[in-house]
Amino acid sequence: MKLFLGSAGLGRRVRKFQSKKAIFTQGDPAKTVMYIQEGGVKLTVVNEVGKEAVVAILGPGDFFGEGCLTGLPFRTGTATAMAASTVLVIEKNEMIRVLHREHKFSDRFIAHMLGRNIRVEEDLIDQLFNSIEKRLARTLLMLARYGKQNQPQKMLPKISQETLAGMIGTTRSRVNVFMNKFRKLGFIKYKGEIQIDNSLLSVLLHE
Amino acid sequence: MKLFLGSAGLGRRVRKFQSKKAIFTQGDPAKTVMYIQEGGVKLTVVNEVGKEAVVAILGPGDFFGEGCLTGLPFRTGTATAMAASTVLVIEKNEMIRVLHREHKFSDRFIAHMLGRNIRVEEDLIDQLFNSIEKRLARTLLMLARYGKQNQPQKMLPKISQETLAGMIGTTRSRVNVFMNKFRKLGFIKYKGEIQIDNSLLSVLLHE
DNA sequence: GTAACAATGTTCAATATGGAACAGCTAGCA
DNA sequence: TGCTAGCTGTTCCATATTGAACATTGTTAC
Repeated sequence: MKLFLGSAGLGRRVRKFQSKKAIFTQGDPAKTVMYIQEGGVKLTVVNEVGKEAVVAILGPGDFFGEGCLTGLPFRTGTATAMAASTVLVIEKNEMIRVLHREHKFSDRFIAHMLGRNIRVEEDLIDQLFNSIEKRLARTLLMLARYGKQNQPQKMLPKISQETLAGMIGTTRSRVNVFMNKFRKLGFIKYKGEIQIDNSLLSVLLHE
Repeated sequence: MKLFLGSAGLGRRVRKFQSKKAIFTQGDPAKTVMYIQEGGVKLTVVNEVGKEAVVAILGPGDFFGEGCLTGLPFRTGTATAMAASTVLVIEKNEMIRVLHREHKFSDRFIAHMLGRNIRVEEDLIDQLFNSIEKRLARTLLMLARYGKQNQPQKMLPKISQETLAGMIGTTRSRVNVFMNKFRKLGFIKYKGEIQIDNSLLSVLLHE
């Protein structure tokens, strides 16, 4: 994909961000689509009283900021680098041109949109159905997929309880209680980094 | 759009559904994408214990069932006609072919996916931030947009309290309590059909 | 009209959640 | 070394929510 983007003339504007730096901020003018080459990005939204919700955690190969293609003039959320990250910046007009010209590119973009849609819908369904305890378990298991696969103990990218609270729509103290519960039951371990055991799945199955 | 779909050779398979009939059911094989020409469609998901969540309410010009394009073999939810509806049924392979061949069509589809994504994300953010009372108010206001515009009193498509409960992830009794509260405060009126007054917006602004 | 069914109105106790407060731990830094 | 900031552990209570039960009203088919 990186090669392909290069051949489509999109390889020119590459930007690098240190961990925790803002890539764009809620309310900024929205004129570009981003494509992650390396690293990780967190999309968040802040409400009137300053509470923060985490809408998505993205990795290499994901697009973000694509809302501008609909004519939305401003960013509806904030994008923050979660690790040192390399991001391809594509002007809105250029994006539209390339979507027309290059089948492989538009296929890739449509695939991304379809996948993202399914993912957000799953998050919504999770919210509609499940208790905070189950949502936390599911979120941890989803995040663990970004780590190494096929291992009984999966490592998590460094993520605070505050961020977890933002992802499932609750408070940090609530997250803390369940993290400790999971730990006591042997579903997870943590000292600095978090290890997820597959037995955490059992939380999703009962009741 | 109808004309365009016709000229792309997609006009052939049209199906009509009576109100309340299932268009497809969770677990069915997924081989087609649908396009609504007339009527309205409700997308729902049922969990292990039979509780139902409403993922989307769609109208003319919307696609659904597009999950099959990602290779998903089965329907992840149920689509039900909410009124007498006319639906264009497009085979997965044909869809992919036309997406390649026709710029106008793929533009339209990408626009649909972008819009739907924004919409579902808003729903998710709403869940993450707001109380049931606010979510109900927001949902009613969103639904009212499907009715006539620019009128202080907006009419809602017929929708039961049970469905509203599924949309915001709560119980019918809770929906009922707030519907009565809104009515007492003059924000809505209903006898059979529901009328939404713009004053309902005030619920979203306070606290 | 009326029987049968669906939708709405209302209540209540058990439980889950929010939100705030405060203490302890750890890493980075002057 | 001690200071500071940021994250984690823990407690508490007021409030929101669930889930079930039952009564009432509205709709539909015969």
